[in-house]
Amino acid sequence: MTNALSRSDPGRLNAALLAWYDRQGRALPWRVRPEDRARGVKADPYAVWLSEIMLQQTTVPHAAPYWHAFLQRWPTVHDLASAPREDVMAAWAGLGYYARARNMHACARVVSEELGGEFPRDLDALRALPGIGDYTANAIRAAAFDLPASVVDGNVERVVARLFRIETPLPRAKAEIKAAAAGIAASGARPGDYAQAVMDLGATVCTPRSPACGICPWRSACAACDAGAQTDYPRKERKKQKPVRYGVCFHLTRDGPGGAELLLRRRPEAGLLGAMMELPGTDWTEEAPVAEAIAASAPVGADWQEAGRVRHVFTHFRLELDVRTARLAAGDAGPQGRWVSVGALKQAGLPSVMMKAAKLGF
DNA sequence: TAATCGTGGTA
DNA sequence: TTACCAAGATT
Repeated sequence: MTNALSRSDPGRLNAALLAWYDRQGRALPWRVRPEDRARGVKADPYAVWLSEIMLQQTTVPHAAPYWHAFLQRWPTVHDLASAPREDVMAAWAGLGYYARARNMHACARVVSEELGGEFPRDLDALRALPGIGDYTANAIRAAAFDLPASVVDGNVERVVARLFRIETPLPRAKAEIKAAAAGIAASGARPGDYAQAVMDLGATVCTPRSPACGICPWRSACAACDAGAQTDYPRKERKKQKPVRYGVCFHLTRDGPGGAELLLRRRPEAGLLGAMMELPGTDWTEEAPVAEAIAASAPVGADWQEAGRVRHVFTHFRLELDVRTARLAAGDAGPQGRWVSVGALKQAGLPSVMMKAAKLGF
């Protein structure tokens, strides 16, 4: 039991990690732990799928409230499938990567209408569904069905790159890492628990900046730790620095029957913030828009006042968004459009950048 | 293969 | 402030 592990012995690595998971693994809202299973609790594939979609590139604390809210509002895949898409998008607002929400809704409709509400167990059948790629298909197989799978997320990439001290930088090393990860995953029983365990190890012990190697169940097998170079792995290519884009948006309010209202519009279907609500405004360009372009983008001719500037960071550029505000005179209905009660702005489903702009206008 | 696609937390 | 990071998928 105290014998040193070897990274060329996948069976013992697998067993050691499972033993660690039984003691130290996290309890997460969507997770069925071994002791839960012993009490007869079974995973709900719909709830598992929902969690995996929300957790793509997203932290547990950020995703968790959304997961609870979605399950409460739409308890089954049929409920979600029959919900209006604008309701789903609004409920997703603030989580980011909005293509996930569009794909999630499309996936729910396929599962509800074509698959009788049952998620597939087959890897290729899962991967064929919208929003489900290689990682998520394996994660659903493992967490929902306890079927053989190899999950490789950012956590696992880090753990495996350190264990084998892989010199190839990401993302080129993905194939090599996947192969190594699959070898260990396939070398034991309890595939569902193993998948959770290897991700937990990366999330709580083998962390990016300050790994807790002293308590790691794989310490005695880890090549990077032997070299005292844990945080040098995984190797990564340098990232490009983000360009800046500039834009102007318009915060127009009027007096409605139930109080003040704000003018919004829906963004185009695809692309950045696709299908989400926004304040009307100019395009976001590398050069600040000129006066003519700004005037042409205003929803109405008015005495626009400068309300301030929103700075927001997207995945591949930074945005500096000037907010201009105006209030229509009493009795002036203003332009056609989606007027939203200011008192219910949170339910309007604004993405974070637009919520910042909306607040700045008051 | 490389770009695109959010957000909030942390060092 | 800047840079990095978090249960990736799609085109």
